[in-house]
Amino acid sequence: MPDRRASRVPLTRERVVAAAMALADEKGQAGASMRAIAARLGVEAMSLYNHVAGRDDILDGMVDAVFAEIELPAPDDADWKAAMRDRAASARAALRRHPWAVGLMDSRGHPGPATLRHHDAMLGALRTGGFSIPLAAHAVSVIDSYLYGFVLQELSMPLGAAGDLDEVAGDILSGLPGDAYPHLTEMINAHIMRPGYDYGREFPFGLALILDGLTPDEDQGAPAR
Amino acid sequence: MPDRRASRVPLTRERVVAAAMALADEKGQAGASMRAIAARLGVEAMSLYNHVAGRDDILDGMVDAVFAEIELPAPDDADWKAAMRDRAASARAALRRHPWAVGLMDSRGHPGPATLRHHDAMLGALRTGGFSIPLAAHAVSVIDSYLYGFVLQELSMPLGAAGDLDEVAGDILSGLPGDAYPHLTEMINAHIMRPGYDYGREFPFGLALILDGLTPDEDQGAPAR
DNA sequence: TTGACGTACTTACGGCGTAAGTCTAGCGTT
DNA sequence: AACGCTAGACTTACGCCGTAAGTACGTCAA
Repeated sequence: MPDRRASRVPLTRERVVAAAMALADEKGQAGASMRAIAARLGVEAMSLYNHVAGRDDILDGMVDAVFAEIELPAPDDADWKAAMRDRAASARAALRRHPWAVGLMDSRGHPGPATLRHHDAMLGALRTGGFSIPLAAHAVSVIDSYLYGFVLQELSMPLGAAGDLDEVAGDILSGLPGDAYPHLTEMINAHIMRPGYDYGREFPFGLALILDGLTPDEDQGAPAR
Repeated sequence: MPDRRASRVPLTRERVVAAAMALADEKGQAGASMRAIAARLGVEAMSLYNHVAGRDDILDGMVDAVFAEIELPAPDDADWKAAMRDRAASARAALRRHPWAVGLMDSRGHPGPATLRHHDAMLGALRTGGFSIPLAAHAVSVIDSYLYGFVLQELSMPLGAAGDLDEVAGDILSGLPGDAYPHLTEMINAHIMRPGYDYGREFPFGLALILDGLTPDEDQGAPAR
């Protein structure tokens, strides 16, 4: 008979973090309790502590693993805008794949190696594109703020487009005297409840607006070519 | 003698939510447990359930209360940019005053009346400023994404500027071969660790960039004046 | 006076993170 | 071969958590 769980493979911090991520993806962050993570690995809760400092350490690892999933901007891409666009799309996809990640990002002050590598690559791409140090700092701040904030809003929406929005719309339109919230009502009726509406399509608009507002302030790629 | 707690004032949903907010401000969101909230009101935990559906209901109320603290953009302000700037500053202040709010915004699908009023006022200010419905939708999306994302990043930073950043900088510069993260190192040394650096100052830059990228696409204030 | 209702109460359950201590299989040394 | 050490998984227990269920009591209407 095989042993009850393939405990041939050794428990490691990586395996613990991976199990926690899978669990969080399936049942939400709260579903990834120490006991549940351990059970998924065929082990008891306290055994995790031999490889991990505690729950917070696992959470840190999860956030870093999400950063590791994001495609880095190519450091020698002559077209910095395209690099920023691709990287933003990849980051948004990763954050949607792991919806708990955005909520974990505050409260977590210990960036892991993948996080650091990621930010280094961002700065590298911008510097190569001709951004001075202060302007690169500005650029990273705007771009990432927009990215995180957009995903945050996107995730706080219900699903697809209609469905639950109907419900909210109903709450808004009903019961109240005349219409409180006239502009909101107008927006919902004339725009959001339209058949093809999808909030996700707003993403490229805002990103393009931001990227078009940024202009390199140094010669293009000093050492490049 | 006075009764042990001024239980003269009746318990209400509002008082419960207010107590929860005060507690969360002081000890973090996790510190605002049902038992702790009740204790602060001189009452037992289960008594809260006579006024509130459960913990989630309290959380919903807290988020709505934060929106209520944000100054609404004046609906007849001829200068829509100024209105957006003022409102963004007020919102950022509120979100910093209640650092748990951003983290609560995802996962919370039931907007309260203050939240609805807030969004209605935003749309109203933009419509008056000459934005069409679709463009107003775009504008709200970019502006609020930037706002929430910025605060999220701001809060995930340690405190002031130096202090804990030193520690992270140490982690980056030490131990590793040569310099991994060369651009990050450069950024830290040449920019972030400079005496007067304060991440919060990045906020106006990004906001101005976004606002300057938005242009009304209709006649100014159709009914106004 | 009596009943109903609203409100606060006590008790209890299962689950949480983790401190503390125990058991055992495998290893390096003698 | 025998020993002792150690790493890693284990059991137990503590004080929290949110909340289901049931109880006690003060107020007000009939």
